[in-house]
Amino acid sequence: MQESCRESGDDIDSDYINDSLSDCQSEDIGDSEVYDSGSGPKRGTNETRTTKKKKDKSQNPKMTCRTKKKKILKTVVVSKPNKKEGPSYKKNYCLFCSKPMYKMSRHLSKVHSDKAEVALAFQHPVNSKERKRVWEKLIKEGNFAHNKDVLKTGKGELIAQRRPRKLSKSTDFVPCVHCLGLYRKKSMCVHMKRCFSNGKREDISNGRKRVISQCVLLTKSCGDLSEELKNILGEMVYDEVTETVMEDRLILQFGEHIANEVRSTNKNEYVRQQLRAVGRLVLEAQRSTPMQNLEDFFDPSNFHHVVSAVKVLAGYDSEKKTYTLPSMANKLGYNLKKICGIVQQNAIKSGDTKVQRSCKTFLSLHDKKWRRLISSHALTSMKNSKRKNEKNVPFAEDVKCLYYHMETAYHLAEKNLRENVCPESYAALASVVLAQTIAFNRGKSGEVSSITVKAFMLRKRSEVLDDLDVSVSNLERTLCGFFSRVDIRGSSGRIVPILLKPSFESAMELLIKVRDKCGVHSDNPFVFARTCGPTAYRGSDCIQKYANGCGAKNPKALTLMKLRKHFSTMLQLIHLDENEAQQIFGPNNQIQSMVQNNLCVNTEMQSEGPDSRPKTKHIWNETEVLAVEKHLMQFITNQKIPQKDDCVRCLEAEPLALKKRTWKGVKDYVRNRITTLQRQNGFCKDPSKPSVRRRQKEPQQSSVRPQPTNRQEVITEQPSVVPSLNFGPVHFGGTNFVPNAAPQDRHCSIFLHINNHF
DNA sequence: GCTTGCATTGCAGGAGGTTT
DNA sequence: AAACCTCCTGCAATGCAAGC
Repeated sequence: MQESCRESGDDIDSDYINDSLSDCQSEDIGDSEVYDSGSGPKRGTNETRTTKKKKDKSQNPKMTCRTKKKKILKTVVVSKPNKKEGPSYKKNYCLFCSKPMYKMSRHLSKVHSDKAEVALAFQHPVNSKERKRVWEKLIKEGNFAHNKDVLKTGKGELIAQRRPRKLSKSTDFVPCVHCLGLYRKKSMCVHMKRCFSNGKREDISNGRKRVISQCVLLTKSCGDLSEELKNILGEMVYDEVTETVMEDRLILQFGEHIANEVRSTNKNEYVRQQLRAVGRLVLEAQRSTPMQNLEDFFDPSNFHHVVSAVKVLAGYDSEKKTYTLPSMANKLGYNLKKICGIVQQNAIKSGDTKVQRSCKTFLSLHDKKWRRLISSHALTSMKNSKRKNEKNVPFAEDVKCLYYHMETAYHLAEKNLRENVCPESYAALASVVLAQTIAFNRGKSGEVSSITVKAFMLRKRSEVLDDLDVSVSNLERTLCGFFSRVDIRGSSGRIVPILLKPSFESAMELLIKVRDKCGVHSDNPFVFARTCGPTAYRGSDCIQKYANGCGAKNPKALTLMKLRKHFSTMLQLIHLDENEAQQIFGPNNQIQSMVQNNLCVNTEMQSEGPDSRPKTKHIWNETEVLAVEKHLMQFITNQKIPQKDDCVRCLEAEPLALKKRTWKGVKDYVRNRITTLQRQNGFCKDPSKPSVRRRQKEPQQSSVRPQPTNRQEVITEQPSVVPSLNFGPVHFGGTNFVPNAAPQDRHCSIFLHINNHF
């Protein structure tokens, strides 16, 4: 029967929006019935709805669908009990005849007993739980259909599952995706955990806001949307932007278009990002221009409004001719061209020559004017900002710290998970093995994190290397003969191998074995699946996590991008143990001596590695609080959260008092103080209010440790930076290195030497 | 009930491949 | 070579649960 609920949801009209609620569950089942004459609104036919829509538009052409809907949202309220008039019984609307009834079960039994859905109730004894559930389901479906009409026409009141004590806004309510009952957004998660229509307890670990998105999606006309796009929309956090995306048919069509076009490993994330960017532009246009929906953008007379909205959104400074968000301006330009193409195609299909002409003119204007008005300044802004960003190349010593830290963390996480299967141990092992696998595979982050269980099971080990991608290095081709690999198709369609060391394989097997017990969703196809949600862990996040905790002198420079650029081969070689090095490179190779030296360092690090630190909370002592207040008190009093730079400046000003704190810790502390202040002042942030974050362009982050200004001082694998790869004197992290220097420094030279061969 | 800090997610920017 | 475009990464905001 749940199936039928969903089917009925598929053809829901786009103008339906969720609402209301009361505090008494529908209890009229089986009681004496009071027939109502049916003063409430009747559901109209599709024909009448269409006619009305056309009529409205013709009467007031400036009134677009969206403005009309906003008006409706303002007027629609949720019915509440009227206590002045004595006990007020809740009316429900009949699914079959749309009449409001106090006693639905009696009405259904008497008037609609011929319906199969009603006959189902008769199979169960009177007053039985099963029979009551059939009635409840029919009542909810009837109310759902009624609510849909109320929201479309703006007439009548919504029927919530539990009536609110006072009239409430329709936008505070959504229907449950399972039972269709109308619940307050705030209560939806609680309801979902108990909803018996769901069959099993709902997993809301995806996040409450995402649950709301799924519910809201149910209220939209998404019958013609692909399952793929529905999934993408359902995973979006519900806010003002998501609402705009869901309401605009053209944005949705654009979503379908890019979902079909893109072949990215994390396609859903990409599609969501593009949809949100366009959604934000439409919102900005609604705020600052007469345009109300995306289709209005392609009316040539609105071109200057489009330019204006893009400029506002991308933070254009007309005096300096610069953007705070230049990439946003560029991306929107590309997207608008694509969307215009979609509108043009639609017009060709429907034979609308006027719209075809408009699109043609828009595209022509775009070609002629966009560069001058938008993209030239945006590109200049981006180039300037790039030039300002000084290169912060990681030190070789820090790369080694990262490797040893990951090794330590891996052994600990594997031991923990084998001894105690729990989501926390699973997450720890998944993230460290993912980080290690990425490091061993020259930073192929996207490819590694999207390895599926199926692909892992099909891993192979053979020296036959057909159709390898040109990006596969000679070293990797050699390693393919020694390690198992998962073959994936690169962008060129040729094979890119993901090499797996035996330790990675055993860890991945363990992860797959325990994933069910650790709460990984059965539909999640990834080996490195998160314990919540349908996605995999992100490689860059995992690398960053271990880079921050490895004790490196300059952890900020240990980013995936920079590691890939400067140290990919070193990371690949450092992962080889003595036996592997001997097998691959033969006896008495330089790698072997390097490995022996590494083991010494490894032992040292295990005894004082960051993981041995207890993970406890540090209460803010008086000295720390005073130090923060001294520099950031104005943020607390103004209730403004400081930026990273503010916190870093505070740390630099109070190095002793705040030696145990990070800039994030300082920021969290100030935020918590502000939260406390707001609570004390009785300020309550409306959780339903969407948060529109407008990030200002961050100035260049100050470095905790001064970096060499001369790039020649930093050893990297880039031939341009290190012209000679022989054992001449070079610098590691600012220290001189000569061939007989400390062993750990020497490794790097060996890496470079080997790198030269491969 | 409040504090603290980790995990997740949105978004801007950049890398690098492709097309013009 | 420049412009265009896709995809990925790094960072910050936010949510939320553990710890106090």
